[in-house]
Amino acid sequence: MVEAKEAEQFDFKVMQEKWLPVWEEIAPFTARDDPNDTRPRSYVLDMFSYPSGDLHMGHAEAFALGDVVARYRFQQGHNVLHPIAWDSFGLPAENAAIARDENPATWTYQNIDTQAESFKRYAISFDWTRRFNTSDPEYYRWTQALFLQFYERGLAYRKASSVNWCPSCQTVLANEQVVAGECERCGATVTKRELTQWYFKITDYAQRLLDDMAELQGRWPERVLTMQRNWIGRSEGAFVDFAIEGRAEPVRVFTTRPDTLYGATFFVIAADSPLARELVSPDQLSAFEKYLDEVRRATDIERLSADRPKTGVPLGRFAVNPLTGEQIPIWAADYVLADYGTGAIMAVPAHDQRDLDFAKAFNLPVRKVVETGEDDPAITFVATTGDGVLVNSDALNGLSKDQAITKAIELLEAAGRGEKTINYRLRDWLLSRQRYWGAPIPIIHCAVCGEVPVPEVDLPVRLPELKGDQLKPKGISPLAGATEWVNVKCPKCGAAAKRDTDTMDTFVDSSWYYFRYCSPHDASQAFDPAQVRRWMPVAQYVGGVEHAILHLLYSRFFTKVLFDIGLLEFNEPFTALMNQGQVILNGAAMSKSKGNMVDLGQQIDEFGVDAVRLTMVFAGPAEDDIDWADVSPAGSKKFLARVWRLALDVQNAGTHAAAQTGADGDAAALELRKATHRTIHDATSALDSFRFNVMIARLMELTNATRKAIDGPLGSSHPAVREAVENLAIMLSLVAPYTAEDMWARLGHQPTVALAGWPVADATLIAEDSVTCVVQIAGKVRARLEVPLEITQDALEKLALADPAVQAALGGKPPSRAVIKPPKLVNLVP
RNA sequence: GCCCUUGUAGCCCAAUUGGUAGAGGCAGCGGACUUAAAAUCCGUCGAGUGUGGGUUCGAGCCCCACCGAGGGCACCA
Repeated sequence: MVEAKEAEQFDFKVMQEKWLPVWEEIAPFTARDDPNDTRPRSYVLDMFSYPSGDLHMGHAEAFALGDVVARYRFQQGHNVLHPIAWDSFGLPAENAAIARDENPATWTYQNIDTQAESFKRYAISFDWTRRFNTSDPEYYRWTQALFLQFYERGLAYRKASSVNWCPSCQTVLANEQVVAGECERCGATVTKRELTQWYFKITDYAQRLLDDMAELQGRWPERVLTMQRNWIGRSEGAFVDFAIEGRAEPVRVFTTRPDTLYGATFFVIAADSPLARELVSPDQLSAFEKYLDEVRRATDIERLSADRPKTGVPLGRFAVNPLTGEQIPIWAADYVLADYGTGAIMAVPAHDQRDLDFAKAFNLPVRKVVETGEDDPAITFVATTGDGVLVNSDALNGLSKDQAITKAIELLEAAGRGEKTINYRLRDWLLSRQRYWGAPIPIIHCAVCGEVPVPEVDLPVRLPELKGDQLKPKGISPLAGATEWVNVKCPKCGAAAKRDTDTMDTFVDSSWYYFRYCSPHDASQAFDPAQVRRWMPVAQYVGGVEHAILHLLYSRFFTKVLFDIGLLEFNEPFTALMNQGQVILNGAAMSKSKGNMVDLGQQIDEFGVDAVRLTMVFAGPAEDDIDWADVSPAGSKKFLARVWRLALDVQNAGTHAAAQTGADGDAAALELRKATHRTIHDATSALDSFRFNVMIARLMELTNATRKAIDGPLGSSHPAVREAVENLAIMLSLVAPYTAEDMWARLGHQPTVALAGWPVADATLIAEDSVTCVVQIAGKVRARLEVPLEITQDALEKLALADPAVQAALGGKPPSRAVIKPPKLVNLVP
């Protein structure tokens, strides 16, 4: 007998150290741009990383899941583009730089190096040749070039408006970055300021953003589509022009209920709109000013609270109903929003609760024009909004709501006093920021020429080297203090001029990074359209749902603009989207302030990369949150050790007892082979439907079956055992690459198992020749029969009725009804 | 307040889409190994699917109501 070597132990640290350099050497995940490469192309994209520090548990989950998708496609023989880059502009770097008296680049690029090393150790199948950072001048040069393309097409413009201001970040914010009245980033209460700012004209694309969701249906999570739909907020209605006494131009309102025009008893203008100031009569001026002051002081949070009493002030002017000639008083109020519709409304208190609340507060008349059969709103103070018959409405009387809407629009259009229209809740994207660490807006302001784009040859407009206190937020951009940088000659006329001192929202950077991956080193253009055509659109995008109406909406907008420019042949950048959940602890989001952080590095040190990845994937459906208290990385590690020992046994087969032969061994071998191929089949279909946790469960099953076979009749040298273990290694490689690679080597193969090729199940080994048929009496299982797959209905019924247990249950009487579903089920009703 | 999703062993989760409720894991229990413990290995217990109705030969799955959880929207005219 051969002396058994001391048994090798599963040691993830040894494996990590052994295989990482090997993979670095062979770089198996480099995408090939070669147009003659005939493999199918797959672009698998993870939302790129913000370099806030080292990777954390959230990264570990998102990238583990994305990596399963990418590695699966590698195994399927695709030419996979699976890149990574860094979204490296942004506020945290700037704040760190102020605290550390540095330039933000120092902190940023240190963190990027740290994250890159961690990604490598975490064994994500990235193409490392394509990395870049949005804060590199080689990148933001093209961010600026794209901005100028938008500018030239009238899609980037400046306007003065009341904007969201974050007093903590000391900068303006886009609407998308204000969540329930608070800054999306820091949580401070957002206030309003009147400022001139840069915007992207995303509203021009509202309808297309809505329409093109049809092709995302079923491939994007439904809730993301719903959120975008709500955000865009399309509503159909009409513009109605109200003449104003003493003003040449009428004032236009938007309404979804032109049918209720006869019920308009007053008129309301947003208090903070310029129109209110214009229309206020001299004797109401001081009351108006006082009110406007109050409104300005109110935060959005106060404004948004639903049960807040209505406030307002009369302007001492009157508007004229275009259909009736009736004069109605004009009020200023803050329940009408300056930047939705036209900032003015006709108030129909009988059929709109907000108007009714206002009418009640100021004792204004309520006139019912739709008889819905409900109680009179003038008495109940409950507005009626349903369908009914029009009353008190002259030409509309007797019509239904829909008929009246159509008719009212006809009347208005005939009179030249209005028209049918569609209004959107979506506002233009405010893109300028009063901060340093972003892409400078490549515009020069000249007293003579006005806004002048920086000529393409002068791009990039590089950030001047500022640091520490120079970056302190002052309400204007720190760039304004960089005098040498700011003062330039006008590119057009040569006169003294100044650079625009704002930088772009970092969401501009991330709106096109996925194009850059297709030709990351192109020095002559933002991206090479030919390469983009080959790789895009993205086959699978993976990232968090928190970007549902930020990054994802902006990226869709960018793609449509670039399509219109003629650079693309598709309208939607991301064919399919998967939202992973969050990693939480004890039911709550991890946060430093709560002190419930789980440290990724510590988890990896304790359990190994593979066990952490496996835990992430096995915890449940990909889109569900993972409560780290509910899962067991130790259990994952135990499983990995179990699988790994299978390969160890096969490797050491020579020192073990030879496989048994004979009938027992043959039957056991066939059983194991069936289990192997059943697993291949089931794991494949689980993967195809993104049920990664189920795939793992199947691998565990096969692991258990293989262990039994080795310890039982087959031993470790039987070909059926080798087949099982080899397939386990390949399938496991999607989730536990180190363990799988080590197994693969022990089975006598060269690296890398990641490209071994996805196995195909042998159909003949999956097909069962018999199946257990359940016989129910009145729905209760009374017998089980082993029957051939192809059994006929008649034969099955006879067989079932002949069963003694069935006969006993039926008491000898024939069933009144028999439901026969061959081959699996018989249900007899006595 | 409105809309969407969801509820299966103590816990995390499966269930071929209307046909035997259980695949996998965690925890528990028993055993093996150990001087002992940990680790490891083997074995094992475990719910009738949130509640109440309905459709059906048959419901975890479909319909209605209610309860709980999560999410979105919330003065958008």
